[in-house]
Amino acid sequence: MDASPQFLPSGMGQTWSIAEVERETGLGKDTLRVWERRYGFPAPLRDRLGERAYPDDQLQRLRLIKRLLDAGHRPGKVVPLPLQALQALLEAEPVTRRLATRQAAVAAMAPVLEQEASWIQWLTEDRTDLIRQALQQQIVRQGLGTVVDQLVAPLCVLVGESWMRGELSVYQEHLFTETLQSVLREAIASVDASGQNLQHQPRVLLTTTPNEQHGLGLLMAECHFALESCVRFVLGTSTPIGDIVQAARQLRIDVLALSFSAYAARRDVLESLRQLKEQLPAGVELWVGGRAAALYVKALPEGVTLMRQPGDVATQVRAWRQRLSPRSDTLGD
Amino acid sequence: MDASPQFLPSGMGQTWSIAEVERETGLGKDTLRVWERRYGFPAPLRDRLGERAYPDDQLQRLRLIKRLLDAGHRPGKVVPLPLQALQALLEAEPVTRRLATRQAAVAAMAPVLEQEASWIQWLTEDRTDLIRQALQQQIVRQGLGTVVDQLVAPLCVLVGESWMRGELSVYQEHLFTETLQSVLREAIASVDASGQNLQHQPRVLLTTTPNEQHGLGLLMAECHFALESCVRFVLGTSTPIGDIVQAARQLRIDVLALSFSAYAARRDVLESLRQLKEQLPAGVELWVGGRAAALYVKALPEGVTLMRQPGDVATQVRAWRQRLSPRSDTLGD
DNA sequence: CTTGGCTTTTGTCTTGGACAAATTCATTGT
DNA sequence: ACAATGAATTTGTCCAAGACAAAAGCCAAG
Repeated sequence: MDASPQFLPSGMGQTWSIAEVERETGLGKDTLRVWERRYGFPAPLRDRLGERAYPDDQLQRLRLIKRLLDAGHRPGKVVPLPLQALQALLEAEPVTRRLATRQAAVAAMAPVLEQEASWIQWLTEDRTDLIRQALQQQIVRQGLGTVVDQLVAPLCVLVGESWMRGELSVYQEHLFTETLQSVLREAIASVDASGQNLQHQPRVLLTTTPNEQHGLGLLMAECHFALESCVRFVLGTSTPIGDIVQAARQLRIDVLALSFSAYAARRDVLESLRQLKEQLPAGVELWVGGRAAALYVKALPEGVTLMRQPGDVATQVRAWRQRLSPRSDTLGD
Repeated sequence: MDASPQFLPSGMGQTWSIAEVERETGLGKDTLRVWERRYGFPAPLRDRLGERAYPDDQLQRLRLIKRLLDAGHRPGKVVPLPLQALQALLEAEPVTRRLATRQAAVAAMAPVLEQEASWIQWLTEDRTDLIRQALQQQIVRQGLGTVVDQLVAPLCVLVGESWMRGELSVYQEHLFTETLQSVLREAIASVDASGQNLQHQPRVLLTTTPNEQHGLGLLMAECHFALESCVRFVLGTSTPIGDIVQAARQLRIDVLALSFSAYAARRDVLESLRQLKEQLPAGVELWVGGRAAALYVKALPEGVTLMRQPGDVATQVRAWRQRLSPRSDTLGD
């Protein structure tokens, strides 16, 4: 029923409350207010109550600003910029500026690179069925480990870049994530079904810290852990530190594997690692991976092992096994 | 290195900042401050900077308060209560007070009820392998639809109750969720593999609104949609309203299926539904389910279809088909 | 036993100031 | 030329007390 259009011409003059903007952009209320004071932007209207009412165009501008911040830009430089300038910056943005992984990814991507365009195109056309099919086919051909390292991981980077440039909408990115998750989980299940020896396997706990909602990295890691037939306990995303520690204790974990996405705040990452290092029982190793800038810029706390690619998991597991019983299985590899 | 233990005796005198408490409890900063003013609790210490530092016991008390609030209690009544009283209230809490579903669930649970204790016990012993196995066995015996309705759904309620009483830790609940997810996804995959007719099937979009991180309800719904061989697009959790609308348009969706967990704020639920009703293209149906109290208390906006149990999905899909072509398939049922 | 209106409760928003932690910039020493 | 130290800037989060609308409970009249 479009009975009473006197409020707002439906989708045109819509405005957003500060809470809604926080939800949509991920920028905190306090931050939004202090930017207004300092940089003069955003400059929301006020409703009859005197509360901030952000128009659509300012929300859009804030979205772009958030992307640039995640890419490493500084607030003072980009917040005051007009829409046009922001878009120009985003176009020119290599996205993974500081991440060494990028080169490795591109180098290894050779067999996929030629088709790069078609993956993205499939996404813009919402053909998740084709993506699923192609992935499954590649897994059969090249094996799960190779596909995760040389196809899935680079693909995620690619999608991230396209999304930042605005070539993909949010729902398409969600769709992509779900498809990937579905395919990988299926693959893991079939790896498990073809059960292998369970001798001298590390007991691994996989999860992410609070505020980290992205589970794809975890899933990629799990693929490799599964291939190495480790004993896995998956807690999903966003587990409070205290509960991670408790789980590690009660499940008698050998390795805690964490994943941090590109959107993780530097602060959160380092603080979480610090707390975990302090509270984890001795003997529990801490392995971290993901595209969070914080992992690559500074030196990590002592005793934290960084995996630059999903494939490093396999290497580390073999190293762990060797450490445990230095002689036994030197036959594989 | 445990070099400098002069700060805090490690795990004993630990305190939490207001941001950390917000993260751990889900209670907003503003709320925490206003409770302090009004009810005299919490009464955090102050660090040298004058900032609130919540001791462990107060955090614990806040956790219990949050659970009681989610269960329908009022802040004024429970916030000032001492720890002991809170625990007593939680013991006596039927949890699903106002939810009609409860009776239905318990009634249908007969075949499982007798084993009720063992499921929970498996969880407390971290035997997810047994849970997985038992579920898979039941699916083979009774079929996916029956298991989802009569086993998985009641089990979730049971786990929720046990967790609220403090009989399960957070990590065990995470572990349970992951196990369930893994089993259900596998089941869905095998349903899809045994492909069925795709005539006159609704195109369904499944997701949750912003702030809603729980995807299990969605997965249960997807099971039924899969069994009815609908065309499904899953966006995962927490999709912004605007992007849901865009997806519905571009994917030419017939039905939008949303799930709201017990932890969803009344406010969020009704506001999301209102916005969606306003912005969705005409002809797109809106089906909602889940254990959010807001769905059952008040009358829902016009045009929103409520599913009280996962199984209602199947009924509704058949009704939808009938509406589309009133004659064709009157043979099933 | 329900419906309508009144009262209380409750969460969120407001302003302007403050400060520490992080980052950049400039200067010095090798 | 380059690394390291220290000063200056930037930036996010916190605080206070007040205000108000939406929600929930209450009570009375049909």
